[in-house]
Amino acid sequence: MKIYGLADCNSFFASCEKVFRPEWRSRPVVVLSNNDGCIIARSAEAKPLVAMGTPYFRVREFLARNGVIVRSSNFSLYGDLSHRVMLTLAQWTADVEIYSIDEAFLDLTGRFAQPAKEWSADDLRTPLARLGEEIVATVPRWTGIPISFGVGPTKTLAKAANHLAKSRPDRYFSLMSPDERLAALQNFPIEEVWGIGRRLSKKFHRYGLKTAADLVRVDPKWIRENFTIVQEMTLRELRGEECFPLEDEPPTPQSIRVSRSFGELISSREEIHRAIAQFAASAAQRLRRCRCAASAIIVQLDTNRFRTDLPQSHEARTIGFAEPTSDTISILHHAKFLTDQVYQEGFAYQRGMVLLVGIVDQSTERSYRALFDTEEDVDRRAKRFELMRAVDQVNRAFGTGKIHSAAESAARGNEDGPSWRPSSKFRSPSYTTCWADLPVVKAK
DNA sequence: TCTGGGGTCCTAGGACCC
DNA sequence: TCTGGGGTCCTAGGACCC
Repeated sequence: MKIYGLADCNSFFASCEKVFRPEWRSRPVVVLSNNDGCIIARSAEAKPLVAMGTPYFRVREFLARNGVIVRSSNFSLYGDLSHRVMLTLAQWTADVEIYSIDEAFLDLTGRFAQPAKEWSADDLRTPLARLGEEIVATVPRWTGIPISFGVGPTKTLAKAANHLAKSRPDRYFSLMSPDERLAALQNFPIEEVWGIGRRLSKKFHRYGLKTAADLVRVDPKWIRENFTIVQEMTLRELRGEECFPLEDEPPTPQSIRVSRSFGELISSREEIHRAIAQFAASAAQRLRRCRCAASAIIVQLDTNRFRTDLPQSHEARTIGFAEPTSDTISILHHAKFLTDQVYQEGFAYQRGMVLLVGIVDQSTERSYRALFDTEEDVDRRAKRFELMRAVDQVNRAFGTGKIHSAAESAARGNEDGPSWRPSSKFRSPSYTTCWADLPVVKAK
């Protein structure tokens, strides 16, 4: 029997915004999506006031009247605080799976498996609760971010336990013992089970399955026939049978996507080229960060689907590289070619996308080169590789975009930047990742 | 005026191969 | 008149997650 913990940061983005603004501690805070479009995070105080995903423009006045603090999203801040939380969690076990920016699974089995003793659920209860209490207390003390902690013999049960922990004052809940499980799953709506979303829960409801306990009683074979193998595994996990193991090593990604709404609708070919060049450069940089190379690139341009009064277009084109690459210059070249194919006069574009696919790790890329490269090729590529590494290092040290290609350069030198840059009017300082934004303590 | 971004996996059906 | 069987690969569509 395994012991899985799931640590989940409470209202993560909103909590990050509060870390350096203690005067906001008990105030409602919401965080907006890119381009200040929708509400994507709410502090506990803000949850009763506004629904997730609400377009900001519809509730702007209402939020102002109710004293809600509104922030643009600031991913360099959230990413850095997430990293601190993950490092803290690694205090208790090296077996950590970072599941998302604000969640991690911990395999705690090793902390309890002593050779002389088989732990029963009862033996486990008290020491496990003590450990949970310690984790829930330590993470906010070290990072400023409050968390909830759920425990179970499978990841799906740890997820469910975490869900239950959120509504408890101690922010801890365990589903380790079969008895606890039976009672808790009885009142656990099926749509809250990890892996069962809106559509599937409707389908389950049609068969009269409304709670996790209902699902557990069903024959897995029947689920397999009427749903898919994924739902069968979910059922088995709810029974305590492990189907989704801890994934310690992050796998090579299948695709890398940079897609963004523009600050305003764009019709100019030049502006589109600059925006796509910037997306492509940023995708290439992410590719290098995970030591990967891509085999093909897709560029897509979309008009605003809400503007039914305007002509619509959602064109995409793909092109393969001659060989897998992570070279910004080559990727930009192909992106430019595709942009010219996709772009059409007379449309007002609202968003653009660059997608890199056919991703392989660099060792695969190198073995491919070894097959076909001449000596000059090897030399040329080595230089290019060093150039990219130097660019990445400079940008890491002095800020994203310090060195960039001419293709990305903004023609408009006004202080808002180019017209495609999404607006973020309520952005907090990047307190922990930018020297200029470092908080300053002044002596009296 | 204003509506996010970035991923994964499974299945069914068609093309193609021997 | 009769018209196999088994496999792989690709794609589109649908579902999920945060």
